[in-house]
Amino acid sequence: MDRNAKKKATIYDLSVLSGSSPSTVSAVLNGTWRKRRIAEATAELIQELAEKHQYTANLQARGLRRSRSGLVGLLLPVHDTRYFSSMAQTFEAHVRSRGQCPVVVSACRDPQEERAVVETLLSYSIEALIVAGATDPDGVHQVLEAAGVRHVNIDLPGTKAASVVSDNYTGARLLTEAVVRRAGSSRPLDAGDLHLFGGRDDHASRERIRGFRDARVDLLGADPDGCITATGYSPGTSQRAFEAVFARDGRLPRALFVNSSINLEGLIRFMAHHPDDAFADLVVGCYDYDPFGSFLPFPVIMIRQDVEAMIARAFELLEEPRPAPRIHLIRPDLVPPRTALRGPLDALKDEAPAEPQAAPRPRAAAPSLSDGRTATV
Amino acid sequence: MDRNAKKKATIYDLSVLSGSSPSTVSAVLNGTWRKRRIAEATAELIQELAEKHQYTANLQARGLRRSRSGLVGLLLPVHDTRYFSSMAQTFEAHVRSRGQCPVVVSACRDPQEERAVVETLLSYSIEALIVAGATDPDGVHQVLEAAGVRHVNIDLPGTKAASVVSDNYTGARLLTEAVVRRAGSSRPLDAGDLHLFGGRDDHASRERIRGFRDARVDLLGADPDGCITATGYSPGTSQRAFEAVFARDGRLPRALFVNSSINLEGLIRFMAHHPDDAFADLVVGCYDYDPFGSFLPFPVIMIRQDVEAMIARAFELLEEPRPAPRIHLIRPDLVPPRTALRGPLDALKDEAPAEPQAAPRPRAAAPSLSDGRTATV
DNA sequence: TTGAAAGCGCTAACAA
DNA sequence: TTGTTAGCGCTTTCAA
Repeated sequence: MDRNAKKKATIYDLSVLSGSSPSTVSAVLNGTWRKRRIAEATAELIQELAEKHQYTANLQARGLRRSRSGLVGLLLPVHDTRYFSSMAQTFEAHVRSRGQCPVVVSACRDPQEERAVVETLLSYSIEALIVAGATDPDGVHQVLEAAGVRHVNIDLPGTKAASVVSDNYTGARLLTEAVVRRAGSSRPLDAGDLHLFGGRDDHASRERIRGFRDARVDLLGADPDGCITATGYSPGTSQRAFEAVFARDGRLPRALFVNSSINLEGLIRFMAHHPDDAFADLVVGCYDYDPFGSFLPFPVIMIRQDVEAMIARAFELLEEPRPAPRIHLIRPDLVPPRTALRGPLDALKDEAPAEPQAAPRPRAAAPSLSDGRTATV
Repeated sequence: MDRNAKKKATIYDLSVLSGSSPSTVSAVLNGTWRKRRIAEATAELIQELAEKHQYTANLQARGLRRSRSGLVGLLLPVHDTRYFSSMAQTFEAHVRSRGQCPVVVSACRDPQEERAVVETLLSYSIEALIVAGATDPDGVHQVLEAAGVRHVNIDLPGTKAASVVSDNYTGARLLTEAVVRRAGSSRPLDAGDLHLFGGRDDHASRERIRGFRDARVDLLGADPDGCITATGYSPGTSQRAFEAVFARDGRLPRALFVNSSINLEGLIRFMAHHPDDAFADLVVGCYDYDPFGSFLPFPVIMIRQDVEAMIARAFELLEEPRPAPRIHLIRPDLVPPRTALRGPLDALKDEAPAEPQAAPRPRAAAPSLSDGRTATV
C-alpha cells in the first residue's frame, strides 16, 4: 500500500509552486481555463509544473464535488461467454471514445446481486449504466431511477426503461427454418424430430420459443408437446437435459434448437461422453454466435446478435433526455455453419508485423526463466 | 440525469432525524460503532432510520476521506477470449468474497493505453490491481509503485513486481509431445511437418517457442528453420499466415502448434475458405483452452492454463507486505481433444429447475412484442 | 485576469 | 457514551 508512496501532487502543491491560487490551478488543469480567461502564460506555467510533478487529478474528489464521476457502467450477467465478452469489448471502446471510464461488472443472474452491484456503482456516482441481460431489470431500474442515473436495458428488456433487444422472434424463426431446411434435405423431417433446449422464463427465451413454434407449425405442420426443455443458462443442467433425452430415446433428436451458447456448451459436454455416431445426422441451430462453435463436426447454424448495433443504439438512448420505456429491436444475423466472423478484436491494431514473418531465433534461453527467479506449483 | 433524483440521504440527514451527531451516525453506519462503544439503542434507532430512508454511503466521499476506495482492479489486454473472460469471472468472485468491489478494464495490449488506464484507476484510489497480460508490465509497475498501490502481474511477467505465470515452457513441451505423438501415430512425422504459429515477442511466446524447439529436437531429432511464424495476437494476421504457408506448400503442415486461442481463430478463418480435405490428417495443439475449440473436426489438443490457481496465487501475493519480484509458475494442464471442462460459470447457482423439465406452454404470445411497443432496425 | 471561501459526504482525532 | 472539529482534493460562485 503506501509503504513508500510519494503522496500524489495536489492542486495545492502546484498552487504554491506556481504562485497562483488553487482555483486558478484547478481551472487550468481541468480545461475550463479558457472560459475563465486565465492568461496563457499562467496556464503554461502551471501545465509545465503539473507535467513535471506528474500531477493527476484525484477523481474521487472531483466526483464528490461535482457529484458525477466520469464512470459509465456495464452490468453483465456473466463474463465468460463470447456473446457477453464481445459486449464488454465493444462497450469499452464506445465509452473510451467518449472520454469516459468504462466499468464492467457482473452479477451472476442473481436479482439481489444485481441490485447490490448497482447500489455499489451508484455509490461511486456512475453517470450511466447499461444493464445487460438482467434477471430483474425493473428492480434495477427502480434503484437507478431513484438516484436519477440514466440507464438502458440491453439483451433482456424491462418495462420501465428503454430496452435494446435482439429480435428474438424473427431470429428464432430464421434459425428454425434454416435448421429444418438443412435437416430435412437428407431425409424428411418430422415435427417430433425437432427439439428446443435451453433458456428459461425470460423474455428472450419466450420470444425464441414463440418463433420456434410458429416456424415449426408453418414448416412441419405440427407443434407437438414435450419437445421443449428449459434448462436455464447453465452448461451442467443443459448437459443433463441432453443425457436425459438420449437415455429416453436412445438417440438425440435429429434437429436441435439450442437456446444459447451456454446451452451449446452443455451439448459438447454431452458429446464428450458419446461416440461420434450419436451426432451422425445431427443438425444444430444455436441462438448466439461463437466462432469455434460454428466449426463443430456437425452443421451448426448460428444466430449472431448484432452486439455492435445494440451497444450503439443503447448509447443513443442514453443521450436522449427521457427515452420512452419501449423495446428497440435489433435484427440479428443468420450465420451458416463453418463461418468465422470478424469481432471486436479485429478493430484493435495489433503490433504484430503487417506481413507475418518468421520469428528470429532467440539469442538464448529466455533469461527470466534461467536466472533462478522461478518456482513451480 | 437528475431530472427527478431525490437526493440521496446523508449522515447529516440521519443525524438530524435521530438527534445524534454525524460522527455517531457515521460510526453506526460503517460498522465501527461497537468499538466506539455506542449504545445499542442509539445504533438501532439510526439503523432503522437508515433503512427507512434508504441510506447508502457515498463511497466517493468515504474513499476521499480514507484515501482508499474498496475498489480492486483487473487490467486485461482484451475481454473477448475465453481465457481472459474466465479470468474476469474468477477474479470477480474472489474480490466479491472479500467484500470489495471488482473493476475490470482492458487496454488493448497498448502500452500507452495500459498506463493511461492505470492512471485512471489510481485516480479512483483503487486498492490493488492485478495486471494481466500487459505488454509493458514494468511501465505499469512504475506508476503503481509511485502511487503505493499493491499489484501483481499475471499471465505475462514483469521484472519489478511479483508475477504469476503459467509454466509456458513445460506446457509447450507437453503440448508439442502430445501433438507429435498423435500426428506420428498414423504416419511418421518429419521435423518439417511441425510448425508453430502465433504469438509475438513476449515472455509467454518465447517460453513456448523454447519448449516447442526442445521437444522437437528430442522427439524428431531436428529443429529446422522457417517453421515458426509470429503473427501477434490477431485472428486476421494469423489467418493470413496460414494462407501464406498454404499458398507456398499447397497444404498445411500436418502438425500445428498454435500459440493461443486467438491464433486458433485465425486457423478457423482459414478453414472457412478451404475444403475439408485441407484438414484431413491435421493435428493441432493450441496453447489456451476453449471448450468449443476442443471439438473441432480434427484433433485439437489444448493447454488449459489454471486460471483459478493463478488468480488465487495472485491474491495471496497481494496479501504479502512486500512480495519479491519473482515469477511464480503455475502448472497448466494438457487437455485431450474433445474434452469439455468445467469453468467458472459452473460455480454459479442457476435458478433453472434442478431437473430440467418441459417448459410450460406460454399462455399467449409474449405481451411485450404484441402491444406495439416495438420497432425494428 | 485572478483569489477567497464554502462545501461535496465522510472519517477520525480529540474532547467532553 | 457521544459530540466537535478539521480536513480528504476538488469545483464553483462571488468578489476583487
